Amino acid sequence: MGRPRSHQATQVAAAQGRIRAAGERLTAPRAAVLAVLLASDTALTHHEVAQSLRTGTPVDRVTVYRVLDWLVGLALAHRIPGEDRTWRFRANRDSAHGPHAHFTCSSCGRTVCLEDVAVPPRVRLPRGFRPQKVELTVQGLCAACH
Amino acid sequence: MGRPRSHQATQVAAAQGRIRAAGERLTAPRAAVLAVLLASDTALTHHEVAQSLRTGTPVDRVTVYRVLDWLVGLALAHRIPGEDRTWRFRANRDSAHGPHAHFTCSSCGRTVCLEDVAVPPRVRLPRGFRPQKVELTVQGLCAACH
DNA sequence: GTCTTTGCGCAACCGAATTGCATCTGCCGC
DNA sequence: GCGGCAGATGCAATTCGGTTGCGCAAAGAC
Repeated sequence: MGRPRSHQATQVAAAQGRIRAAGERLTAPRAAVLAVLLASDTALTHHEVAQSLRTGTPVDRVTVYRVLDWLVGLALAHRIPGEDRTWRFRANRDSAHGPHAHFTCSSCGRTVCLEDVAVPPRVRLPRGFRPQKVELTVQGLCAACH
Repeated sequence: MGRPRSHQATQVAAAQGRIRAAGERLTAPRAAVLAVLLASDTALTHHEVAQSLRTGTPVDRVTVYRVLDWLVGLALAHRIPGEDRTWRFRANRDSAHGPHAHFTCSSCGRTVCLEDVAVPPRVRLPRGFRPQKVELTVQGLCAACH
């Protein structure tokens, strides 16, 4: 990582602020999980989040799952379905984050958001079908695995 | 479905032909699984395939998994990641089937291929990233659940 | 400080998918 | 037609991501 080790720690305050701003109860696990997401520039699996938490604020697996779901419900994070049948989570940078695409490296498995890739605005569906959400995922090799 | 009940049976011959054409060993489970996929107009989960096979040619769960993977490897079928963390499988109609989108009904869970929806030809990736596959999934309500 | 509400940790559970291994079977060569 | 063998199948056990139930603990309102 090019960031100082303390990056995650500095995000705790930001995480606390967001949780407070949402009017939700502030707990150590919640702040810690959100801080991990905020500190990461890739989408993280539940496992990776728990791993990051091992030192510092150990949090139970189940709690991590619950907090992640809770964050998604509050729109503080979003969930990305992976090719390997695991969810990945990513903090929403701003409240007005539009639909965007994701890139998954087929070598290292890392998933990043492609903020500047416009999800196709319109798809022609069979008659009677009503769209709700569009998911656009690109698979390939990232710069590191290139 | 508007098709006669025997539709699946009539597909066995087609399935056998495709397997033979691929120069692969022809077995009852392989033909049966492929016939099920060919007879379906929606993408099927492993479970649904095994279910369809219960009458007629009972096939072990594990064999269904293996045959499905094998079909994907031969490009006789393709695999669609679902929102519910289960794979869905669909026979490839013709050998030259391009990239296409998928629609999943969030109510009944049925997944269909949107053959006529062009997957965005180009996405701008960060430098050094190389695309391999683009997955475009639309979620919403199908005509039946509408 | 206390009290109520709500989240947390633990353990047990679930379902999809995978692996190991012994047995069976296409199908190739005769 | 008829072995023989590589490769496919079936069965059981296992892995793994994720979920559920429940008693205890902590947040925050008073």
